[in-house]
Amino acid sequence: MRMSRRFGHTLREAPGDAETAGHALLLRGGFIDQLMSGVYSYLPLGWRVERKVEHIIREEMDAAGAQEVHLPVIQPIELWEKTGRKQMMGDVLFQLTDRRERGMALGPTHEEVITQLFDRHSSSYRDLPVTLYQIQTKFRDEARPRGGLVRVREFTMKDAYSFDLDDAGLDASYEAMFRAYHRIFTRCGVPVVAVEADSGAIGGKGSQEFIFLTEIGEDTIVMCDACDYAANAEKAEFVRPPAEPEEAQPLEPISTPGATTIEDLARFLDIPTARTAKAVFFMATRKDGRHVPVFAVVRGDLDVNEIKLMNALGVSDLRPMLDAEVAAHGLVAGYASPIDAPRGVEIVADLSIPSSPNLVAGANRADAHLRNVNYERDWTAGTVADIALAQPGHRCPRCEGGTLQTGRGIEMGHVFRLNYTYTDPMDVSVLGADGKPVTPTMGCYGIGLGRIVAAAVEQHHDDKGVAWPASIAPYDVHLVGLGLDRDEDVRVDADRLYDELTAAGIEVLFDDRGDSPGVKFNDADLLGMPIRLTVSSRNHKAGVVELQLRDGGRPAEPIARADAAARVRAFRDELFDALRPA
RNA sequence: CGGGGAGUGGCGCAGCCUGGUAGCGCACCUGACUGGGGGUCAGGAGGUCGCAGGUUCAAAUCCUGUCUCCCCGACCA
Repeated sequence: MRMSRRFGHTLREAPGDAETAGHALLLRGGFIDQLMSGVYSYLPLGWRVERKVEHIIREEMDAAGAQEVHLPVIQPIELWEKTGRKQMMGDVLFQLTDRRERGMALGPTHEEVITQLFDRHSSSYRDLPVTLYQIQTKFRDEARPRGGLVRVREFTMKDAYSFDLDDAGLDASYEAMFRAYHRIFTRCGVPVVAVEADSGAIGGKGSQEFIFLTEIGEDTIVMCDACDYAANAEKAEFVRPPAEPEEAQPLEPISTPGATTIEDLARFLDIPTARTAKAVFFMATRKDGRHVPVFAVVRGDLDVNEIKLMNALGVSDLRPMLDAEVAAHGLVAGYASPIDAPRGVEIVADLSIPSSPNLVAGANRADAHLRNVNYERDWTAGTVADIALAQPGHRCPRCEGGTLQTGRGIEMGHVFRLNYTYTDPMDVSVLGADGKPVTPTMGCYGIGLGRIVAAAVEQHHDDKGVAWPASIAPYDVHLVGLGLDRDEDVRVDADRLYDELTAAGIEVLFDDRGDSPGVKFNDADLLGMPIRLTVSSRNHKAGVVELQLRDGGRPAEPIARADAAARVRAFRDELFDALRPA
C-alpha cells in the first residue's frame, strides 16, 4: 500500500472526546472513525487489524474442531419471548418491526438462533458432540457506551456454541474452547487472566471471563495475593472477618438521633461498623414481571453485592428502592429494622448475619435503634445467602492466609457452561443410543474483536504512537522513502524494494509521499508497524537500507540492500515467534 | 435514568461575560526554497457558530426549548 494513495490522514492532535490513550491513538492514526455514540467505522488500516484478529480466531477455532457458520442478525422476536430473554435483555435489545408489523430484534447474541438451528439439523446422539461458531456483528443498545471501542453498541463478536450429550462431554468442549482462548489472546499480544464470573443474561451454571487488566477497565477484579484465585467482583467469594463469639444479650432500644448511616451510627455509639446490621432496600423484578420489595441485610462492615442478591432471589432485575417506595412499604429510611418488618417485603440476610451476635440494628422508627439484635432469636430472613461484596483486604476463600486485592479490567472473552438453559425451554432433544430422547447440554463462548484491538493498543503504545504486535499489525513493514522526489535512483530503488518485499510475501506500507523526513518518521511511529525500513540517498550510496523495530527493543541497524527481503523475513518470523503460545 | 461537562471549517482551540456580521494553530490546494524527527516564505479554498423559537435596528454572543457527544455513577455480555 502506498501512503500517497492511502484513504484518510493522521491527526497531530486527538479529537477531544477521546479519553484513553489507546482510543486517542486509534483516532489520530485514522484507524477508526466514530459515527455516533458507541458506533464506529473501521478505516482501511483499522480494518486490516480487525481482519488479522479474525484470522487468528478462525485458525484457533478450526484447530479446536469448531465449525464456522453464519447466522442472521435479524431475528423474530418470538424466539426471544420463548426463552424469556426479551424481558431479561430489556432495553439492551434493539427491536424493530417489518412492514407487516411483525416484531423483530437485531441479535445481541445468538443462543436462541443456534439452538433452533441445531434442533432442525440434529436428531441422533451420533450428531454430537458439535461446536459451531461464527464471526458476526452484534447489536446491543447499551445504556452508556464508553472508552472508544471498549463498550459499543454495534460490534463484531466471535461466538461459539457447543452441544454435548452429558456433563463430561460439556467439560471437554469447554476445556477445548478455554485453551483456544488462551492461545488466541497470546497470539494477539493481549495478556489476560481467567476469572470466575457471573453468567448474567446469558444464563447457565458457571462461567469464566478472560480479563485484560488495565486502569481504564470497567470491571473490578478480585485476586488473591497468595494463590491463583481470581474472580469478577460480581461473583467473588471471600471469608468474612469473624465476629467475637459472645452470649446473646437482652434486646435494648437506644436513642440515636440523626444517625442515619452506618458510619454515623458507629461513630455515635463508638463501636466498630462490624457490630451493626446494615439494611438496604431494592425493588426486584421477578421473571414473571412482578415487582417485589426486597430488604437486604448485611453486617455493617460489608456492602451489598447486587448481582449476588439477584442470584439469591432468582430475579431478573434489581434496582435501589425510591424514597417514596421505602415509605410506602412502611420502612423508615436510616432506621429500618428486620425485626417485625412489614409484610410482603422479602428479607434476605447475608451469611455474616447469623454468625454475628448482638448487633445494633434499626428500630423502624426515626432516631432509634436496637442494641443486641440476634438472628434467629429476634428475627429470621426468608433467605440467607452470600450477598456481600468482596473488598480488598478480605481473606481468600480458596487458600490459607491469602489476602484479596482488587484491580480493574476489560472483559475480552467469556465462556459459559449453559447446561440446559436453552435446550430445555426450546424442547431440544436427540435420540440416544438406547432409543430414548436426550436433551443436549450446551456451552457458549464469546470474544469481542474490537476489544482485542482496543486492548492491543492500550498494551502496546508509547507517547509517539502504537506499536502493534506483529501478528495483528496492519502491515509487517513501514517502508519510509526519503527524498524520492529529488533522487531518481533512490525512487527507483525504493519502488523495487517495495516490489521485492511484496513478492516475498511481506505486507508493506510504503511512504512514497513528498513530505519531509520528520513528518514521515512521526507517522511511522504513530501508525506502529513492527518493522521500519528507511531508504534514502545516504543509505543508497552505502548500499544499505536502515531497519528499526517499532517496539524499541534494539537500535536502528543498516542492513545490506541485497539482503533486505531475507533479513526482513527473519525479523518478522522472530516477532511472530515471540507471540507463539507456550 | 441521576450528576457533571461540551457543541464555532477535517482536527485542536479563541471569541460569548460587556450583542455590531467570525479568528488562530494543524491539516488541505498552488508556487518557491528546504530536506534524516511534524522546516520556511508567499498566495489560496473551506464555517449561515448543533437545531428551533424569542428579545433587538442588529445575535456565535442575551433568553427559552430541543438534539447530539463526552465523563462519573446506575446498568451492562
